[in-house]
Amino acid sequence: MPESTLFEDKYDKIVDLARRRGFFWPSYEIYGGVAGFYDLGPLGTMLKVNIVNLWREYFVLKHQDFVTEIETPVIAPEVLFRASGHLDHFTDPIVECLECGRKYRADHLVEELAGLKAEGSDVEELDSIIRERGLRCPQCGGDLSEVRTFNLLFRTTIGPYSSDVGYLRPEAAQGMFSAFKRAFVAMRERLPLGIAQIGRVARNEISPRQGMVRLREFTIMEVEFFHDPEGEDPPWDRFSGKLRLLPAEARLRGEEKPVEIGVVEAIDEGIIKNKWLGYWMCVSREFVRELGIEYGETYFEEKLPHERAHYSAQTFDQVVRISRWGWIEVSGHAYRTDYDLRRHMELSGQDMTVFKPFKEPRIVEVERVVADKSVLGRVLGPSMAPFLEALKRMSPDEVKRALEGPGETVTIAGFEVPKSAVRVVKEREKVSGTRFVPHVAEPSFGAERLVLAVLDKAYTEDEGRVVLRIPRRVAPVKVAVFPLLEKEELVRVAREVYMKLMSLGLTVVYDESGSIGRRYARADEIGVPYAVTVDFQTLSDNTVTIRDRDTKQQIRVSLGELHRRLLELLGLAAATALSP
RNA sequence: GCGGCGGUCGUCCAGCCUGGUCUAGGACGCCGGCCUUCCACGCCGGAGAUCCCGGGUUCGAAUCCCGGCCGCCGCACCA
Repeated sequence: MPESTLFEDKYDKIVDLARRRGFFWPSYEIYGGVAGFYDLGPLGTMLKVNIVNLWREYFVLKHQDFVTEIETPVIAPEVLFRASGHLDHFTDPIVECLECGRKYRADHLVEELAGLKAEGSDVEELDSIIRERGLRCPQCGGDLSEVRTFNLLFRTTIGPYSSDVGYLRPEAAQGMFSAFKRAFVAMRERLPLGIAQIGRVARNEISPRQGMVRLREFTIMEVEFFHDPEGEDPPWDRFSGKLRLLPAEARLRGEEKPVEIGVVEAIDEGIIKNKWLGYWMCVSREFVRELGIEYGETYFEEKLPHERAHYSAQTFDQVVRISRWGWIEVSGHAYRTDYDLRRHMELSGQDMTVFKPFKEPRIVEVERVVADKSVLGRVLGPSMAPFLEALKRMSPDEVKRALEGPGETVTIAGFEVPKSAVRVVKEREKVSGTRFVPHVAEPSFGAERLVLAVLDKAYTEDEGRVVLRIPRRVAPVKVAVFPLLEKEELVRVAREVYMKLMSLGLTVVYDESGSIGRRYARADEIGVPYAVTVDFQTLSDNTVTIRDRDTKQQIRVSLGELHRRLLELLGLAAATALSP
């Protein structure tokens, strides 16, 4: 029995509310809709903007001493995804039953039916195994089609030539990797360096079905954190503490409950293979908590090797339990090692290494090949250039071996040269550092899933009324302003208050229709944390009431201090600390 | 992609089996009016649906049949 059935299935109610009040709805509805695409409505857009900004606060602003944000295009040339491995790996081999039409992962089918290790085999291998062994559809026994691959990248062309193939990015990461050197120089060549990006990505999912959980296009929030794996420790004084983890080996034992363990301990014990991966998991835990998801409602599940992406040495998914769908992944934490930068070095020919100074310069003895060009020039003439090229590619040991043997001349790399013209010398050299390819730890969030998770956690009912207990910081509308009654003198003051709060930068709604109770209910339903009511007492002493969404408690404050009190209540007071 | 179930005002649902009386009904929500001094009050009125799309059967289709699209569930798939 799935765990999710133990919880009241609020999903339908949330979807209903989302449509009615304008959080989100399926895209292109007038044409029947297209699976995997959702619009965000007025409230959904504001909520998402707030979530995105909170993410930026945690991942960028609180780390702006070493994390910076950039923006790169959604469309990229084919070579980028050849380098990243997505053209080859962001794909699945599929066979189809010609009788019943069922589709199977070809490698899984071969493993299951033939008992062979097939994961990673190419299409031809899988195809021939299926033919040789006469594998058939496990469901109906029908003939199987040829193995083909389905790539989840959306393909397009760049400009008028169909040969200029481009793809919509399935992750923002590759834009950051390909711009690494620029950003690194702009950030004054210091490591560690986090490059953050918030942007749209697209994945051509075969059959997206879980509403806002699985979209073909969504907003991703990622940090590619470039660092030296042997370098300095993360700033544990900023984020640290215990993580709820479900390690892969525990999953293999059949465990389903996460264990709670201090992050530093988890790193020391090798459960988390990279310390920055662990650090950003701590940041993620706090960020998600501020969205209204308590520690006990989220944990990090390590992916098994075959579940991991091709670039990852270790992956944890941060999961959150919501109604209907159970535990859903809201963020992925991948230790990408130096895979991506190395691949981009190979395909672009550009150097992506970073200089790492030693604490003390070292004097080392090195062997170097020295060529006497004045001699060689006379002997080789125009052949000197190719000879020097070939020589450069040889190690000192190889050269030494070539120089052994009798006679005045030797043949090196096919060129006959005088022995005296090539020497291997030992030199003492001062080395102040070394170059290496930075490693990457990547926390990556899907914004729309967070919108859904926030709504799911916030959704409550109180005597048949819906109250969205959205955390104040991310509530789309912060304040509602009402006249107690629709009397001209109350309306006038209430409208003034409304305009004033709006001009001071708060998101505010004004409502005068229906009873005061109905208006509170309408505000509660879209998660407005505070409602300000102008009543008859206001007219005599300039005070109004502030009513709390969650407790229904009211306090009375003067109009003069209303704005400041609201900022305090909303947790935004710090932003105005310097205001008069 | 397969199988099952479904698609009717903004929302939820009735009607469909047994074709006509459906100019498609109700509730909630929305708008207006009256009433109302703090938690969806009451009364009155109004707007709002080419019944998912296309085709077929029929004198006549929301209703029956076929195809498509979309959604949910199961399978499969899923960075």
